Amino acid sequence: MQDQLEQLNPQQRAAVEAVDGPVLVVAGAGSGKTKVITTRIMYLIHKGVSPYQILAMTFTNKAAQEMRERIERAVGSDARDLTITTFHSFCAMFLRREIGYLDRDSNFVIYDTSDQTSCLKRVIRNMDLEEKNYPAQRLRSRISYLKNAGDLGGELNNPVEQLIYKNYQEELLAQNALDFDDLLHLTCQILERWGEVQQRYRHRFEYIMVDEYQDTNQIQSKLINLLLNEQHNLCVVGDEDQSIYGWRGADITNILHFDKNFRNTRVFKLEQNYRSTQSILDYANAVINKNKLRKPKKLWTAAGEGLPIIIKDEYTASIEAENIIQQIRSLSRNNNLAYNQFAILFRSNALSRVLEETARRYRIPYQLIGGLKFYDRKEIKDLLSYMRIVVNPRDWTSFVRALGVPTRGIGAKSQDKLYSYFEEGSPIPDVMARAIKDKRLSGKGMKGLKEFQILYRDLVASAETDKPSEWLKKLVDRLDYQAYLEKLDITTTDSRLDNLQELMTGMLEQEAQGVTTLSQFMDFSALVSDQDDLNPDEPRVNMMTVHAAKGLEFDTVFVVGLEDGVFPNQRALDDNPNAVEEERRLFYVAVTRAKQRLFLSYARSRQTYGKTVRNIKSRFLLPPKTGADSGPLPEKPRKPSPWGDSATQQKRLTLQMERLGVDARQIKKTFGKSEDGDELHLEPGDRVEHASFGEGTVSVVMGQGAQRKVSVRFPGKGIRTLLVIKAGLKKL
DNA sequence: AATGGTTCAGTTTTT
DNA sequence: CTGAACCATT
Repeated sequence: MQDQLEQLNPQQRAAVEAVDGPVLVVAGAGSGKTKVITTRIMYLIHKGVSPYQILAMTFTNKAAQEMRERIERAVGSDARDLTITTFHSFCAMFLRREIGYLDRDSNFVIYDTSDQTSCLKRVIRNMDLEEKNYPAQRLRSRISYLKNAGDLGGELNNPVEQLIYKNYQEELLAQNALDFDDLLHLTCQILERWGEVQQRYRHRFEYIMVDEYQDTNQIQSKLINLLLNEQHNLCVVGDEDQSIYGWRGADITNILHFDKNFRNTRVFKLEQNYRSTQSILDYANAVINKNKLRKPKKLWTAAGEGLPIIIKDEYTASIEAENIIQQIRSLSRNNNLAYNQFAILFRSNALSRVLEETARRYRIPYQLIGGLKFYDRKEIKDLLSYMRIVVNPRDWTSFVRALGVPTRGIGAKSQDKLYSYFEEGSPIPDVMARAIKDKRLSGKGMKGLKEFQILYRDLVASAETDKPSEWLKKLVDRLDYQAYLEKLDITTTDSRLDNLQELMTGMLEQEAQGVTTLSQFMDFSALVSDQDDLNPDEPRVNMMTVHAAKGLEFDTVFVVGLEDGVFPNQRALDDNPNAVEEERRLFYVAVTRAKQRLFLSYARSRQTYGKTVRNIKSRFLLPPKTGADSGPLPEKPRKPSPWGDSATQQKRLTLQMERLGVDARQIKKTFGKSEDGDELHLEPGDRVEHASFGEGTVSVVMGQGAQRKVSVRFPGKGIRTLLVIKAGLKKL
C-alpha cells in the first residue's frame, strides 16, 4: 500500500487519505482522477473497511469496469465484493430485489429510448390524437428531461401533454416496463417511503464515492443522499469545467455547491496534468477562464512547453477535411505515429460526413465512434424483442415489433384489435388465445397469429432448458431470419449478419461470466453502451463528437468546424449565456484531449442539410501564443520504412486486402499457412499474451481459418474480440 | 396489409 | 443530405 501512496502527488495523496466525512475532489482534465479513486478504495480496504461496504458510482460501464480491474490487479479477490457500478445498473439491481414494495413484478423490462418512443406513440394513438401535432420523439426527450431534472410531470406545456405523460406512465405499468429514468425514480421512492429498506442500504454502504459528479442530475444526487448514513462518508470527484450534459438535466450546481450542502467538506484540487504539453494547457486555461460559472483552477504540467497550437482558416469544409487528412498522413509517416493516435473531433455527427469521405478517398483507415448504437440496430432489436416477450409477457411494445418481423399480415388495424384484449389486462399469451378463439382477425392475419402463437410457446419452453446462446440460435433458424434480411435489403445483409454474429459473441461472453438466463442478458444489453466497443488497438483514425471523446486522450487532436453557429451551436447562441458557457466547456473538453499536438480549424463555408452556409470563426477561438495563424508543422526528415519487420508488414497488407473486400481464403492463400487462425490452438481458459494489452484469458473461440476470432479478457482493458491471424497472440 | 414514392424537418446523448 | 412520416398504389 505504501508503494501505491508514494506514486501519488501530494494533493492526490491527501485526497486518498481523507477517508472520513464529506470530501470533494476537484479533478482537472488529465489529473489522474481514476488513479485517485481506485487508490482510495484500495486504501480503505487496507485500513480494514470491508469491500462489501464500499460503493462507487460511475456513469459508464466502461469506467466501472476499468476501476474494478485496476483494483482487482492490486488487491485480488477482495475486489469481488466491491460495488462499482453505474447509477442505472445499481438501480436495476436494487429494483429486481425491492420493487415488490411498490406492488410491482420483478420481471420488469427496461425500455431504451426507441422503446419509449414506440410506447408513447401507442399512447398517442390510443388517445386519438393527431400524431403530427404530438411528435413522440420530442415528447420523449421533454419527459426524460423533466424526470431527470426532478420536475416530475409538472412542467409540461399544456393539459393534453400532461395527460399523455400520465397515460405513458400507466402504459409502462401495464407493460411491466421501466424507462431509464424510472430506474432512478422508483429506487428513490422506495428508499424514501420504506425506512427499513433505507436503513438496510445505509448500513451496508459505509463509504460512497461518485465519479464525474459534475454530470449528476437532481435525482441522482437525491439517490446518493438517501443512501448516505449519518457518517457522511461521501467522496465525490469531478470537474465543473467538464460539465457538458446540462441539456439532459445534469445540474452543475451539485458540484459547485457541494461544500455548502455538506458542512465540514474537505476540498482537494488536482491541478497537475499528466496528459498534455504546457502550450495545450495554457490554451485550455485561457479558454475556460472566460466562463463565469466556475471556481478558479489552473492546470499545469511538468512536461514542458511542447509544440505550438495551430489554428487554420479554411475556405470550405472539404478543404478543411482534405488538409487534416493530409496532415495526418504526413505526421503519421514522419513521426512514426500509428493512425489510432489521431482523433478528429466535431460538435455534431452531421459534420463527420465530409471527413469520412475524404479519409476514404485518401485510403486512410478510420473508425467513427458513436452514431447508431449496437443495441439500437434493427437486426439486434428485432431479436431482442422476441427475447423480451419471453421474459416479460406484458411487453406490448416488443410484442408488436416481433409480430412484424418477419411480416405476418398483421398491420395497424389488427394490432388495435389485439390491443383491446391487452387493455383488459390479458398478458400476451392470453391475448393471442382469445383473439384466435374469437376469430377477431381475418384470413392472412389469423394464419400469421396462429404461427406466432406456436413459435412463442416453443420459445418459452426453450428458454427454460437452453442456454441463452442456444436459444438465440434456435430463434434465428426458426424465423429464417437470414432470408428475411436478404429480402429486406440484400446490400445490407452482410453487415447485419456480422452484427448478429457480434450479438452471439456478446452472449457467449456473458455466459462465460456466469450469465445463465435471458433475463440477465437483457439487463446487460439494456444498460451497456458501446463506448466499450471503441477498439483502441486498431490502427485507425478516430472520429467522434466531443461528447463521445470525454475521458479519452490522443497524441494529436483536430477540432473541426470552429464556427459561430456550429461550435458553439446555433441553439446555444439563441438561448441564454449559460448555454454558451456549456458550449465553451465542451470546447475545453475537446482541447484537453490532446497530448502533444492540437489543431483547431474553421471553414468559411460549409454544406449544412445540403445547402451552402457561410459562417464566421468561433467566438471561442483565441489567438495562439505564438501569434499569427501558423502553417503546417515543419516536416522532419523522412525515416526509412517506419513499419518495421515483415510480420507487421504482412498484417498491414492483410488489413488492406480485407478493406478492399478480398476474400478471406484468398488472403490465406497469399500468405500461406502461417496466416491460418487454426494454427494457434486456443480454447476458453487459455492464457495468452498480446503485444499492447499484455496478458489475458481466452473466454470464447469462434469461426475457423482466417476468420477465427477469440474473445480475450485483459485485466484493465476489458474483453476484446480479436482475429487470431491479426492479433499476433502468444499462448502462455 | 404491404410496398414504393413523395414531402418535410433537423444538431449534442454516459444509461 | 438523411431518416421519418404520409399518401397512393397493388
